[in-house]
Order: sequence, then C-alpha cells, then structure tokens
Amino acid sequence: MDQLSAPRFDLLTAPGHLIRRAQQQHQARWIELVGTELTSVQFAVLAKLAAESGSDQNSLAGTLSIDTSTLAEVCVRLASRGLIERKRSPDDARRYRLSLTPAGRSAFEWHTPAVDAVGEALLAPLSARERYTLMALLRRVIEA
Amino acid sequence: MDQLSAPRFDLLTAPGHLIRRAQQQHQARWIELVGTELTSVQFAVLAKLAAESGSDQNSLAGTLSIDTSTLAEVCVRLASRGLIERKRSPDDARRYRLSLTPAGRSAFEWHTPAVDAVGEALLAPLSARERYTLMALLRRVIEA
DNA sequence: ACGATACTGTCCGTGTACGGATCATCCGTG
DNA sequence: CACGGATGATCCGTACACGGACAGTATCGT
Repeated sequence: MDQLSAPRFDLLTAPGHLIRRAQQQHQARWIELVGTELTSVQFAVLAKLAAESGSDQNSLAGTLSIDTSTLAEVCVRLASRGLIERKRSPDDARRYRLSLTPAGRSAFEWHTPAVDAVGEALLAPLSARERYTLMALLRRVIEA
Repeated sequence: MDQLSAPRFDLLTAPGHLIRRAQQQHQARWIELVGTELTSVQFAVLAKLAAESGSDQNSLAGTLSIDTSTLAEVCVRLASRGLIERKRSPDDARRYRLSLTPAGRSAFEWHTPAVDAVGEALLAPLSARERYTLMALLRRVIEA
C-alpha cells in the first residue's frame, strides 16, 4: 500500500490562485487609494476615451480586453452617471460613438494620480528591477 | 504652452490591467482543459476539503482567501449538486461542518490532472526559472 | 436589387467578488 | 444567571465576467 492514491493540491503552487490573490490585493489598494466612485474597469474606459474619443463598444472591448457584454453594462452605468456619452454613429446605425463628457474627463484627470499610486502601492514590496521583471513575465503569459 | 495638461494612461504599464488579463488567460485555459463542470474556485474548495474534512465556512474562506459571502454561495451550489455536505456542528449550532461526498471526492480526483495542466499551459511561455520567479514575485506582492 | 453573410449591441443565465446589515448562537464577565 | 460583545452564516445591493441567443443593420456577390 502506498499513499499516492489521494491527489493533493497545493494552493501556493497554483498560478491561478496566486493571480486571483494578486487581483484581490489590487482591488483592496484601489478602494483605499482611489475609492469607490470609480472601479478600475470604469477608469480604464475613461482613460481610453480620453486618449481616443469616438470609439465604438466593440473596438473598445477589444483594446481593453473586456467582454462585449460586460463592457455594455459598464458603459450603461457610466452613461447613466453622466461620465460618457453614447451617440449612434451617423455612418453606421449599429454603432455607438462613445465620448467623454466634461464630467467624465475631469473624473479621469482627478483620479489619475491615485490610480498611479495604486500601481506603486501594489508593487511596493518589490525593487525596481523586480517590478520590471514581474510586468514583463506577466506580459509574456498574457500574449500566449 | 505644453502638452502635459492631459494625463495619459498606458494600460501596458498598469499592474492591475496585466493581472486582470492574466486571470482571463487562466480562465480560458481552465475552460479548455478542465471544462465548465467545475470552476477554479469550486475546485479549490473541493481540494481543501479533500485534504482536511470538517472545516467550517469561515475558516475555509480564510485559508482560500474567499469572501465569506461568496464562499456561502459557492458552498450552496456545491451542496445542491451533491458534491459537498453541510451539517450543523453539534458543538456549535452556528457552524456548518463541510465535507466531501463520494461524488465530490471523485470529481476532485478526476479533474486534478487537468487542473495541473492548466498551470502548465498558463506558464508554458516561460522557462522553469522564470516560472519560479513569477510565482515568487506574486507571492511577495500578495503577502503585503 | 436581393439574398446570404457578417457585424453591433442587447438580453439572459450563471458565477465570482465584496461591503454592510441582520439574525442566531456562543462566551466571558459580573 | 444575565447581559454585552464576539462570531458564523445569510441576505441585499452592486459590479465584473463570459457564453449563447437574438434583433437590427450593413455589406458583398450575383
């Protein structure tokens, strides 16, 4: 008889678990430094529209890697709070042209320093070199 | 005039975004290799109960780093599918004692190889040394 | 001009995630 | 014993996440 029959599973070696935990850390820092007025996903939408106005939901979902269903909900919430505007494109009646309202732009600009601070705080335990390494490794995992 | 007035935000340097993307990758691999019968969170619960039967929801939530509200829902689903059993503890009528049913144990054992394969697939772009580095860095970020 | 095809956004169902309020139960102290 | 505080679990509201089905619109080939 041996004891190999019962599979074991160690969470500390499971990449999925570590990634989930890291996201929890990130969210905790976000709440602490940015607050609950904007979520990180909502901020990402505002940031993208600040850089490039007039995208439609599909291409925005693509560049932000957010599911189109999910992005639709996010956009509805942002629009209902007056942070973005959704107008049907004159060229293509299926598309929405998304743009920041002035309130949306100022929300984006106002929160940007705190968002940068979230990244700082999250990576605070690491040296500059280690931070770079972590980001580079994550990027390689993602692009597979 | 200068152009510093408009804040920019680069998603590729935002840790939160990279972590979110990594989790998406993980989930995609999970669906591909494990399927939709069990989610990664559900598997984690089964794995923990396989190693240590009789925990209550609170301590389980602690060791798995899952919110107690969330874990309650997960446990209800697992129980309704007959994979775990929830009995009130005789010592303390507030507690549930959680344990695997035979179906739960075999589900755990059956899926374990695929779950290992998910970790493999996710880290496939990295060398063994890089994998170790990534996990170690993530662990340090989490434990802060 | 018209039909097959592709595309945009919505809706539905399920699951994870978390804070806050609530209820029942337990426990330590007076 | 009684009471106040701690604890286990639930419930509610909100938000992200994703697949599949759907309706409306555009486009391309014939």
